Amino acid sequence: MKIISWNVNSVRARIENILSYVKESNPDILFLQEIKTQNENFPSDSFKEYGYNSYVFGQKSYNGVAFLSKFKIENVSNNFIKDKLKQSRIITGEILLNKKKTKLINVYVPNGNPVDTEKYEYKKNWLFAFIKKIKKELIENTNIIISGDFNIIPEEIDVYDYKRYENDALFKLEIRKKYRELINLGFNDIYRYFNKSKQEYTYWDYFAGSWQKNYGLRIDHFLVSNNLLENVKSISINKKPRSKTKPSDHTPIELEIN
DNA sequence: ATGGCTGAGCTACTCAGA
Repeated sequence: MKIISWNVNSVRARIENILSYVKESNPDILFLQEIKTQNENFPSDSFKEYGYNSYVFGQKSYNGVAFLSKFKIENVSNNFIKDKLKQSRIITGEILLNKKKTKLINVYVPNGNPVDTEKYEYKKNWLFAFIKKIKKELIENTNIIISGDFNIIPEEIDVYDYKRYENDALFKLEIRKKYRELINLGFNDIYRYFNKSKQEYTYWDYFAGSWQKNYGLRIDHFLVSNNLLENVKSISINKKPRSKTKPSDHTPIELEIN
């Protein structure tokens, strides 16, 4: 089973890039973030032509998450946590993975900048509520895959110049501690599990030639619960979509799991 | 280097992103 996560920065502005990538990479399930559109304007018909069902939690202009899947995803839900600002940031569902009922959690974590504003408080509160809910979830089901745009740089190795990010909402220690707290509940950052010292990124700014200079961040992650760790075959960051014309500022991360 | 791009909504400009 191939599961891919990608922050596409608008599904409609990016539709041609997404379709050609889907055709090339052939995922079983694709987690999308920042679709930036309401459900009724999501291009479900285009994806249907390529053999995918769409499960959408949209919002006008901002945020929005969705699953594309070759097969049916069960118990799809848009209310994993109570979002105080009612932003569309989490969609969940269930599939059978190696005969185990497995929960899929697709997230778009708030950015949190600037740090001296209510946006940063929102990010902290959001993470607090999310972790609390994951704890609860683990009591019922220990097979969980969380993936998406976490807007968290886990460690110094995960950014081109960590000193520039020390006071940034993506790298502040109290945010990284939240990420560690989540992992310590019983998850693995799969990219780092397979690549102990490799320096790769999933995001590059649009401006100032960040892509050309490889000034990037690793902020898109796959967290797989301990129970499923032995099922994981591979993980890779596919940089090709970021090099195309009219790219998203994020690039996909691809998981192979039995 | 707190914004030098980019997108949405809208049709002039603001808000948001990370």
